Parts: sequence; structure tokens; C-alpha cells
Amino acid sequence: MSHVKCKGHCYTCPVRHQSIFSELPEESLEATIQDFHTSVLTFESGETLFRQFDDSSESAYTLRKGLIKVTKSLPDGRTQIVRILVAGDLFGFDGFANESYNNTAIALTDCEVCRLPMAELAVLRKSTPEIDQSMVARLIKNIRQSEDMLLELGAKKASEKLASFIMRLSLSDQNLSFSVDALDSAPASEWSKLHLSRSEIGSLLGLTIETVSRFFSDWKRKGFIKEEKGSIQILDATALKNAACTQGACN
Amino acid sequence: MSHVKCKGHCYTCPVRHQSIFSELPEESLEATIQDFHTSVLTFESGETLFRQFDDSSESAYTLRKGLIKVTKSLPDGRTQIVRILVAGDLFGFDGFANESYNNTAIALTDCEVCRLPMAELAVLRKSTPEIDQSMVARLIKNIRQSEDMLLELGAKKASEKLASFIMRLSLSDQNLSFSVDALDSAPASEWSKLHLSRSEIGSLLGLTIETVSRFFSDWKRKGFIKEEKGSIQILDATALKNAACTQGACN
DNA sequence: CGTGCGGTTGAGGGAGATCAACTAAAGTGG
DNA sequence: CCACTTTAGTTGATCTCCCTCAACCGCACG
Repeated sequence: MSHVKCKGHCYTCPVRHQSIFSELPEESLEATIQDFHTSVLTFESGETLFRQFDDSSESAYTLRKGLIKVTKSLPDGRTQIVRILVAGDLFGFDGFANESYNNTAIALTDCEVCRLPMAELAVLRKSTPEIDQSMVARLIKNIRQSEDMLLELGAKKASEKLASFIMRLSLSDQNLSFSVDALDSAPASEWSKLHLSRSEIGSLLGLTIETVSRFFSDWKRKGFIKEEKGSIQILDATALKNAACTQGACN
Repeated sequence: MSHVKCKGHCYTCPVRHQSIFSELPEESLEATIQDFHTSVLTFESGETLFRQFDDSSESAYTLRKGLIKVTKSLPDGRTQIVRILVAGDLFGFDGFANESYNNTAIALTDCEVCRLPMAELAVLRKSTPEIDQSMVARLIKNIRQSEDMLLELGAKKASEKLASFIMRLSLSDQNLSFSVDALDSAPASEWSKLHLSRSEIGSLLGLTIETVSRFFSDWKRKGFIKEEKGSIQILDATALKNAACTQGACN
């Protein structure tokens, strides 16, 4: 189960400069936030933070540490990962639009989150317009990422999806939250931690576990990528890119 | 080409109550908006309003009349429709996050849009926090729709995609912007205007034109749907639903 | 030591893409 | 007005990518 670690302290927060409070000047921070009852919760890998259709009026969250997958499911159980959250990401904000959660949040690793009570946040928003301002910017980025994913899912072949997935990983160690821009420029020589299982990669890209496994194996045999103990490395970025294309796609 | 119809007038705006200015009280509207140089533009069906990677610092838009498709494309030309805008929708807001347009907007029908100059809007946001407030709410709805689409594209089969597409159409004549909620309750007996060509439906759902055509024909033969002069009608909603499932999906 | 879970690999089939021919409707230009 | 082209849509035949089903491996864990 989730565990309340302590009351949240913005001063010590590892992601304060990335949070929705980032625009607040240091000195006013104390005044505005002091009776704001945030608390830091920890979740173990695999735990569910909230579920689709749960009432969202209670709280929104900021991820301080770890990774979280955000999913949606069909009645029969088929599941789509719609987003992967990294440190600094705001999530569970459906309450801002008076809606219940539209998705399910599950910890991919052990995590630490800051819980923001909606009721107090609503008051704070009124008095501190900077919050909405920085929310707008991050919501727009969220939309851009979702649109990028729509293109991935709707228009690409399996090999292309997987190749660009791997290349995105290597762009930034943390860059599980996807923006597709400038995929070309990846020099890509370092190890990147792969936090997802084969079935999670499949659920993210709309593929089966076997298809994911097959392409990975193939590319490892051909020397395009290397994998070791949950980490992955690109050995030949251009070959990988071409592989994605010649294996049925492009031209 | 686009054509400037006139200076925008919020008082006469058909979508004022749905716009980002909807929270502004009537009396302050005049004062806040009066030196705001909005203009109403018209576009003919097929015209492009802006393109991905265009500089977005100039303006954002509100759709007053008509329908617009928002698309993203791969280098080789494959195109995904990521959203369909209806009257009242705000779009082209990438400038709020200091980014260039992430997508392309093309008129599906003759349209009328209100152009909001970014520079002035930025000033107005500072002085009028209600704007950001209502932006937050509508951006969240946008995200929810995108996530719903991710589930459609990533997890569903062709027949399911098409069936729920048709059912969404019939939910609201205007409801080309998709929220998947409560698809069950559709009584669906009226005609709905189908504003999309077969190839556009395909581009929206990640299918080919032929696949779309085949299912439509099949369902028409079976008497589940009827089509006439660009409009579509559901004759047997439960059969349609089942068809989507038995034709390879579900169970 | 067995059991379960994540991953790999193979064989086969089927959903949907591709290629192609054809129809119907709509514009174009004499 | 009619011949011509163009465009959207339908339908068929074929192909192929990816899913499905299945067996199997390695490893962690009780």
C-alpha cells in the first residue's frame, strides 16, 4: 500500500523548479503554501495510484521520483499505455475540469509523489494566477506528446514504432515521455535504462509481446542494439533507422 | 485564400459563451477586449490555416463556424488526423508554450475563425486570470479526448474503430470531437452529417480507404446503417455494436 | 525441487494492406 | 449540350505483416 512519508516541503522538493509552483517567487512561497496540506506519498513498483472513473475531486499529484505509467482499458481488458510520467510531471488533474479520472496510474518503479488536495489547490489558483499559467504551458506540452503518439500509433508499422521508441529512449535517459522532435540527431552511444517489460512496450505501441520480442532479437543479432540487465544501447543508429524502414516501411 | 471578413466582435460572436473569454463578465468584456485586435477570417473547405513547424508566435484561433481537421504527417507523407475541431474550439495555441505549431490545420468545410494575436493575448492573460483558468479546463478536455483516441488507435480492431466512430457521430451531430464516454446509451435514430471522406475516416482511425469502404458497405447490406448524400444513420445500434465485436474483435 | 513469470522462438492463420479494375458523380471545356 | 477528364467510392484478388497459439528456456522464489 501507499505510505505517507511526510508532509511535503517545497524547499526540499527535488522537482520544485519543474512543478506548477515553479513560477512563484521564493519569498512568497512560504506564505502561499504554508497552509497547503501537501503530503509526500511513496508507492512501490506495481501499485495503483488511482483508477479510471475514480472520483478525482480529492487530489492531483506531482511525481517527485520514479516512473509511472498512465493507462486506459477496454471493457474486455485490452490496455493502452497513454503516457509515461517522469519526475516533475503533474498528473491526475482531471479534477481541474470537474471530471473523474480518465485513466489509471500505476507505478513502474518505486515512486515518490506529492499529493495536492484539490480543494485547497482550487483556492490557491484563484489567489495565485501563476499556477494556471504554468499549468497551461505543461498541459500544452502534454497535448503535443499525445498527438505525437497518435501519429506513432495510427500511421507507423511495428518496426518503425519500435525503432523510434528505442531512439527516444536514448535521447534522454529520462525521456520516456515522448516528444518525437529531432530524432535524427541522436548520436546514441550510452546505455539507457529500459524500465518497461516487453508487454508494457507492446501496450504502449499497440503491439503484441511477441512482435516486440522478435524485432529486439533480430536487431540484437544484427548488431544494431545491445541489451543487458534491463538496459539498452544503440550500436548503430543509422542501421536501426534503416531497418525500421526497409523492413516493410517507408519507400 | 483566407479572407478577412471583419474585426471580431465578442458581442455578436456565435461561440462567445464557449470561448476562453466566457468567464469574463459582460460589463468588463468591453473594457478588456476593446483594444484587442481580433479579426474574423473565413476559409474555404480544403484550405490550410497553418502548417506544422510554422511559427506560432503570431496567433491562436477560435473556431466560430465549420469544421477543421488537425493533422500530423510523417516525412513520407502518411498522415494522421489527430483531432477534429468544432465550433467553440480553441486551436493553434502552441504559442502559449513558446513552441511552433505541432500540427497542421485544414478546413473540412467552409469555416469562420476568430484570430487572436498572441502578443496581445499574452498581455491579456496577465491582467485577466480567468482566461488561463478556462484554458486549463479546455486543455484538460483536449487531453482526455486525445487519450481516448490513443486507446482507439492502439487497442481496437478495424471493425471496432469504425463502429465506435459511427456511434460517436450519432451521439451529437457536432460530436466529431471525440469523447468515448457513454457510447452504450445511444438511441441513435437520426441522420448525422458525415463530413469526412472515406480517406479522411481512414486517416483518423489508422485504416486504409478500402477497409473503411468495405465495412461500411457490409453494414449497409446487412441493414445496420444507411447512408445518403453525405449523411449517415444508424438503423440497428446493437447489431452494429455486435458486428464490431463478432467480426474478429472481442471475446 | 517445482512453480510461476518474463522472455524467446517457431508454425500457421487471418485481418487488413496493397494492387487493380470498375462505377458513379461532378467538374471542364469545346 | 455532349465528350472528356477527374475524383470519390466500391469491389475483387492477392499478399504480407502481425497476431495467435504453442512450446520452450532461464531465472527467481517459496
